Amino acid sequence: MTAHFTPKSDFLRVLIERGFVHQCSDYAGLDEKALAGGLTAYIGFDCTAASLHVGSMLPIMMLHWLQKTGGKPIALMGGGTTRVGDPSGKDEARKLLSVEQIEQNKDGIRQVFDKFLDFNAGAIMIDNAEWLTKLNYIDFLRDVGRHFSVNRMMSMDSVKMRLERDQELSFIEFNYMCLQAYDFVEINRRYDCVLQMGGSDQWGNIVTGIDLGRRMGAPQLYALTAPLLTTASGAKMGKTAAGAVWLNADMLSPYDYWQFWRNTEDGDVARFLKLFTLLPMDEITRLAALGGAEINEAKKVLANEATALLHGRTAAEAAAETARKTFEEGVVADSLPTVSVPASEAIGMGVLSAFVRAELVASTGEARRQIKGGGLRLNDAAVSDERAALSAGDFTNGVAKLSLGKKKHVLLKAE
RNA sequence: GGGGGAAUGUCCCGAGCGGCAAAGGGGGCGGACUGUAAAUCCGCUGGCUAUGCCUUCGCAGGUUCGAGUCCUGCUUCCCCCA
Repeated sequence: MTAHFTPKSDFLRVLIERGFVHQCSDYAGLDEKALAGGLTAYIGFDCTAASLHVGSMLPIMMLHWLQKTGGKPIALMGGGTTRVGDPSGKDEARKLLSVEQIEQNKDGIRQVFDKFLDFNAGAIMIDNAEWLTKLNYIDFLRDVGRHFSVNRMMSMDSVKMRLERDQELSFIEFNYMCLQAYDFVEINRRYDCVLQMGGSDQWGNIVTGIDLGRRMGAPQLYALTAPLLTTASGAKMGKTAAGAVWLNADMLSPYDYWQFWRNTEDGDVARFLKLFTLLPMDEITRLAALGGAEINEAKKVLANEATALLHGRTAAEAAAETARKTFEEGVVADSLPTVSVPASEAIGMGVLSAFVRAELVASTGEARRQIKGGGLRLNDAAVSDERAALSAGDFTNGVAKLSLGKKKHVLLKAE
């Protein structure tokens, strides 16, 4: 798809060579726009949670590169569309979030953008609630609705597939598409933005926006989508034992974030280095060439770089150091995640409740099962008796190390 | 409007003659093997103050010693006819 196109602009060149591009509505046209300088592009983000997760890193990095290559990135918060609720997740009986909740989520998400975009140098963050909530149904239909070609929308893959399979396609879903399309035109009008980027699943929505733009007399608009990210073994990115890999530090510690990248599959290392770090390409090529156990070095670099981007260099180094002590020396690093418990409670506490307290397991029942499977360890010794209790001797300097499996460790601190 | 079908372990799919904490997958977690990888093999995958107790099969009632299973009403979804 991109094989025979040689971009002249830095923007497209970087994105293509680093593997960000899946589809583009018009490579040559967009290349020219980018070359002319000052290219403005936006990506929409949902406000359904208080933090974004790694799945959103890809689009965020695209905006980052846009700014780095001289463009102007816009992060669009779906404050308005979130109020409608994206129906694509189907029967998920999506709960409607309150407006305050959405505002809170926006704040949480903003923290992340601050790290990747320079809002003092042209990057902006906007919220489609600003215009969407003011729409009047009749006016909208007359001014905008008449430009939507249902024929065209019917021919889109997402819609066609639903119809062919006799699957439900609700009216609200159809409208969601229209709102997103309208966003594009509105943002173009307000900010002279001609490019919308997003995941490959957004292709249909983005193209609908381009189409609407043409009909409403907007300048030529462009679409650029990123590939859907899956790991080499086909699983979707971003989910892990403890749930989603959140970007906010208060929802997932920098150490755990570092671990997430450290545990990357071999087959993903090169791809991830290109997508999630800013390392120069020749450096990545060198790292990717490492084979066998040496590839672990590349994984450490990946973890360091990715963590540094999000949580800062200091936090990344601390995480790396903690990991080195824990895994390579088997020493108890005092920077492992820590849970404090009053000393009076800690001494004599049953092992089961201790692991629950440390949030390594969800229930005493699970703790019991893990013990049976040999998965729980106290100070690196397997726990075999579920009725054992913590004694003063288990605490060194007031700290006991609890482990689930080989990778998850928590320090229980008696205070 | 008429007729037919469906809803199951709160991750998903999915079996279930009236005795069910409920088959089987996928996914996830743990163990072995490794390189904190992949592949492979094995175990686990409702809760608890635990030889017992409690809560689960769309919702609400009913029949029964006993109901995911039978009956009635309701909700939601799908299909066919109009």
